[in-house]
Amino acid sequence: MKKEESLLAQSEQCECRCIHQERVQAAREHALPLRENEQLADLFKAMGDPNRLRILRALDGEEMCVCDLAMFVGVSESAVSHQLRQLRQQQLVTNRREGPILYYRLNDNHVSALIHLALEYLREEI
Amino acid sequence: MKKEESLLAQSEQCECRCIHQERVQAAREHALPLRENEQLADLFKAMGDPNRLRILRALDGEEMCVCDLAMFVGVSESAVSHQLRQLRQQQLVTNRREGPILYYRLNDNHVSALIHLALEYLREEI
DNA sequence: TTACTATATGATCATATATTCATATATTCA
DNA sequence: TGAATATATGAATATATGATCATATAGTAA
Repeated sequence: MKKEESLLAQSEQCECRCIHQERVQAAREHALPLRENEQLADLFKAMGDPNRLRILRALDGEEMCVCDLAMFVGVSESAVSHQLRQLRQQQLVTNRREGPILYYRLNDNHVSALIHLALEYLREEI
Repeated sequence: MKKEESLLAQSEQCECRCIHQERVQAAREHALPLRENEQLADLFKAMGDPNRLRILRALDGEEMCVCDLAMFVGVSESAVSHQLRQLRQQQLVTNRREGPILYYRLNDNHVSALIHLALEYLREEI
């Protein structure tokens, strides 16, 4: 057995005062691969900023350019551009160029669906 | 007109090189109240951390105590407890006490639905 | 009461993040 | 080509966040 394998095996053992070993095991089996879990967290994180969320809502149904969004959100165009980059990286939005102007839109209506589902949850809870 | 009112009115005007005034207006009308937008962002933010997301997934289907979760996630019980507090504040999880042990569970299957929808989105995109 | 266990909380610190400013790139038009 | 506009990007900074450690609280058992 290689050194790395033995370390892994060791970390699988219960060395703490843990109570429900079988539940931990079940959770491990049900868990997402670390990489996918991270991607999912990144997706939620991208939606977890008030200004980015406002941008996403604004783009739900209509294309807007950076300048429009800056005015709507009330921050500089540079700030919007930085936020849009994150949203692009998470593939939440795409853009299309028309001359010098970039029109942004939601990439997919899953985004909209996610927001609506979360909103429904929020309104039910409070 | 009071000073504050005139300032507000002024901020409504377009003083920049903005292009689609009517779209900005439409976005404003479609926008969530600031407070609700913030709550929604907080909800997504709570789900936007890898360890919290792992906790939520682990609790999808089964109750677990803090100690179980600490072992599963691989961080200290204190760290899990801090994370659980955030999840409680967002009403994503609740707990029930059994003697000295607190059993946590998802508060509502909206949470699970949100995760599944996001996962579906992720898998489609990539 | 004291000792013990499970969990929560406050303080601290290192890292991540959002915004701004200055600058760079890309497109259009003269 | 050069000027003007729209957007992007890098650096800097202030704030937010997550983990850890130390300590506090709550429940149980003696």
